[in-house]
Amino acid sequence: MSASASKVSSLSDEQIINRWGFDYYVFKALSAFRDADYTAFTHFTSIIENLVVRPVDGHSDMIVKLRCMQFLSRINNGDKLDLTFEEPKTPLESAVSVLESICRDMSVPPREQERVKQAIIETLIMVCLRSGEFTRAEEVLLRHFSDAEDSAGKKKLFESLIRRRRSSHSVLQLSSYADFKQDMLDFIERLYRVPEPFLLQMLKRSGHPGVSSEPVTSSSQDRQKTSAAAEHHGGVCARLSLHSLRQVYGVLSERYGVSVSFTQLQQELEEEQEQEESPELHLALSETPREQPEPPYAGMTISRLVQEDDSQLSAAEEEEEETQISSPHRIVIPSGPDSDDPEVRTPVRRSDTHNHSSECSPAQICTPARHTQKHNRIVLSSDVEPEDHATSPPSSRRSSRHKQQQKSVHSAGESALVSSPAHPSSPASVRRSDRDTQNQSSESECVMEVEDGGSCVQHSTPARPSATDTQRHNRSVTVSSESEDHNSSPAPQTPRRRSSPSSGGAHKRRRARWQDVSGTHENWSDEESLFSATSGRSSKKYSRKMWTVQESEWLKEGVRRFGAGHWEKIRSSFPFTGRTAVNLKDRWRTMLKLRLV
DNA sequence: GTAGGGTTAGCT
DNA sequence: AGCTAACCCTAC
Repeated sequence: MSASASKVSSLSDEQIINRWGFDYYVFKALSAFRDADYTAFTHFTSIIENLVVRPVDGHSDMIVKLRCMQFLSRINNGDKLDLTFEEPKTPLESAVSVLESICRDMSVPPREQERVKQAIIETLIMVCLRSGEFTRAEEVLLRHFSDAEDSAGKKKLFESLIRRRRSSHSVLQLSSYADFKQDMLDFIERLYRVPEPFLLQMLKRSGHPGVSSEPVTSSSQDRQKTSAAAEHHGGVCARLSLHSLRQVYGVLSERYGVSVSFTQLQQELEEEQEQEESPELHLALSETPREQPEPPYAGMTISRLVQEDDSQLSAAEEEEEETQISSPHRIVIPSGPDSDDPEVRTPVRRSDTHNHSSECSPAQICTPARHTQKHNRIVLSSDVEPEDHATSPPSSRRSSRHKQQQKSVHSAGESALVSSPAHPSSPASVRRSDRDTQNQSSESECVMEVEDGGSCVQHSTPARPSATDTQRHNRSVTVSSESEDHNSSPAPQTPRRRSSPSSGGAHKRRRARWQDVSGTHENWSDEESLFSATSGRSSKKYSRKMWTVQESEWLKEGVRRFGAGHWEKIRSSFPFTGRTAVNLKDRWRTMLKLRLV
């Protein structure tokens, strides 16, 4: 079996199709942005955001695309100073962070990077000035403004405007924010030209009116293109063709008494193909073994990260994990067609199984659909051990835990599903508490595999075949709910156990896992979001950033793949943001201590 | 870049 | 006050 076929076989249909959908919506989002239809852009990013919490075929260019979406989302909301993607930064400050990531990953010329950064900063200052936020404008000016000589004039002007508290000036009227947005889009498009998505290609080929006026041809070039696209997008086309061929061949050979088996025929074709080096045959019958390295994991998904056995687990721990998984407190929700995929094991508290919504606070600020997703992911990651439920805790404890569970819905990486800066006033959007921000946040993720050396890029990326391998993306959301009393009542934690470290190991582990999920710490708000922002800013200068479940899972997966100690490699292989290699190392140490791994 | 001890923030 | 996860510092 070739690496290609191997990869394909390891992917579920959902992963592949989600990938197609992802590519399509990224394409559409960019188109919308280009057309200045920012509402549509926000809708598309919202779809993408929701899509990537599902298993998806993590292709190398996916991170690039996500970064671009991340960047443009921040740009799109950059004139809304009360939004934050990454506290305490303004959207445009976050855009600078994303820009740095993009530049790091995609080898952008330093001058271009500086130009874009400067454009963002200048725009941010102008936005601040127009809004009368002079202090913030000054902060930005001091912290970020270029010291280059050619910027000196502007700097002086801004200083002057700030000093004089002037929110109107001809300079401020010169450039519109819309122009700035388009300038940033140009930058992105120069950097990375998103190829036409596979779904659109297929639609065109189907002759669907309105998609393309181009005639659908069956030229070898066209077929080749389609095959290449299919291969690039998961190899399904080749597989399906082969499968269909087999079936048809089987029927026909029986009917006509052909004694040559399909496999034999295939081998002959391959031999011919080798002799003729026909690319079409290559693609059409690509089950031929190829000397390609097996991708470490082709379709890494969030859920797989959570569920996959950790190869580093000791046998005993594996057994323990096994026990947990098969515990009666877990139910298995088939993930659609590939229900054999162990991705969506969803442990549910027995007392709550009657109704998912019972776990959600009335203050739930997510839409029902999002709610469900969040819920699934939360439990999926929570790893609550059976005895937590079985040992029927005192009612106060139960209540406390219940609260935690409610909180968990708002945190623990459960994604940016909760807010959308495009709808700051919508009920489903994040609202900022009037109190000091003690939001909970979560980091949601799209996990993708980009192996060093590009070994996973077996389906070459047309637009950027040699793209930097370690690209990262991040998505998270800061969640705040007025009805969640985060501030006046500190997040309830599992009641403390005063047991010795040795005897309390299980408790500790349980508690830690629960904490991981439930976001009992108030400072889960410093995380950045992929596309969504929260309104409001934290007044805190610094706060600890608790590790989300997803980050921990990335770490586990990273250690599984690269081994403990390769923190920098792990860091760069997953979309961590705001985490250093040392942070990873420390977290791993903590996880070991808590026997989370 | 990593390991490991020390420090601190944020909690009960 | 005590605990602990996250963070910091420093040697290698």
